[in-house]
Amino acid sequence: MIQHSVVIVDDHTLLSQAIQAMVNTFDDFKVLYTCKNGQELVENFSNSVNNIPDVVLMDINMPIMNGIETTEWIHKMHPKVNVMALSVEDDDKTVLKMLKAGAVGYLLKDTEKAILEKALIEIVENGFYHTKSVTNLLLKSITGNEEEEISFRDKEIQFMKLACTELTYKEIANEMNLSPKTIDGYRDTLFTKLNVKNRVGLVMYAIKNKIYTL
Amino acid sequence: MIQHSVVIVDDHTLLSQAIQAMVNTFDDFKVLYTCKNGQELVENFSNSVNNIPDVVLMDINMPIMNGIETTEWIHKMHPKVNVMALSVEDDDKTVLKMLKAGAVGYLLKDTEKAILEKALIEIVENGFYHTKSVTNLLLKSITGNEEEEISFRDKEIQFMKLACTELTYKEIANEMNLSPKTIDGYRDTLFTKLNVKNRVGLVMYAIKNKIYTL
DNA sequence: AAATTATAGGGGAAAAACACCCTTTTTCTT
DNA sequence: AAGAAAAAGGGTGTTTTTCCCCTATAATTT
Repeated sequence: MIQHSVVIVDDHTLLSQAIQAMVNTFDDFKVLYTCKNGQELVENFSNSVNNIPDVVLMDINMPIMNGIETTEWIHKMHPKVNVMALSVEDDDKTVLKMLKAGAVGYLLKDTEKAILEKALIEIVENGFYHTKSVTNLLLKSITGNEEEEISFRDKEIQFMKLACTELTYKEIANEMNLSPKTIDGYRDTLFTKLNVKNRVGLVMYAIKNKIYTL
Repeated sequence: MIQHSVVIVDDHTLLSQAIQAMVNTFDDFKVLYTCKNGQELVENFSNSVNNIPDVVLMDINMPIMNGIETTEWIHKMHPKVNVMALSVEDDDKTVLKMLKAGAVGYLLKDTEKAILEKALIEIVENGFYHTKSVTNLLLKSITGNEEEEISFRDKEIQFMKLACTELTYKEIANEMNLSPKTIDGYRDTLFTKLNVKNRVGLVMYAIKNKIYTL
């Protein structure tokens, strides 16, 4: 029986080693090696054709060269290699970005061992594996209402950052050299745009979307 | 040879299973079971004495009952159980909090398999394992710059978490089954204690100190 | 047993935040 | 150049938040 080769890319050594141990318990799969980031993978791929696996298990958050960039590179340079994303994040945008970059599967780290094996098998057999939620997301994304993609004006961004401080709106107005009434307007439009009810909601949005960094 | 039992607590199933597989390859250790959060661990511990392991490998960021709370519980209720933190974070405050909660070791997920085994062995033999960086941190923390160390009551913590949502104080009072006036009191004492001027300041404190996790 | 302290709750007023609806000026689009 | 849309500012009224000072138990200390 021919085993399919797997490469794991994750900056957390312990995790990649642990997943390696797990994958090695699957009959049909064998881990070739692990990488700490995309750059390492590129080097390995370039060094020898023997380093090119059938499947890559790819974390998204990595220093130096992240999962999305790396997946794009693989997709362009080695289109036969199947990339499966393995992430803790499941926000729609990230998932879509990975799929757009060429990933043929997307698994949350919060899944069962058996699912991982099933996914690997399906990927080598059919060329893709997608959970129901990812399939739904894909459907949603083609049926028009894809990315609402909220965009902000500079002033709005600036305001949001200041709204994350202990300043009152009056003080924010002063800081931005605008009338408090204008600030009032920014707040109102942002509340509607972001569908939040009060300043705390705004603050949470700003933090979650890294508009305000702690 | 007697194997030492290990319990793994991590909300990411795949990771806990992978680490389980890895730990099971260590001669002297055997994974008893895994938990998705602190609450699950408490239930397991309470169900049977056979569920109480020698060592707990504990992730810090978990929903429902996080690593610090859980470690405190274990330390109080089952002081013989050694807790080792296994985290991606390495900011000083978090590490110190875990150690203060009773953890006898702190490993970053970015470590080698061999180190994990070594750490486990040292923990069962000596009762603790600390990397150089953690030891240095401990030294730093005793030599002087003693932090203010603000303590909170359970209700205050609960209130702070709710204050990070879009609920009004009235709704929070309702949620906590207390009079709005009592909530008023909590807010006032917290404002003084934390030296903040308004709810946004409170929210920021809660987030920075990981009382509220995004 | 007396004193202290933590906890739960209250009254009332001022400040801030929020909602809604409106006007003028600028800027972009066609 | 006309129309649309965005940006800045305004009026008014309601709700929420914030502040300060006060009472009554219950639990702890001393």
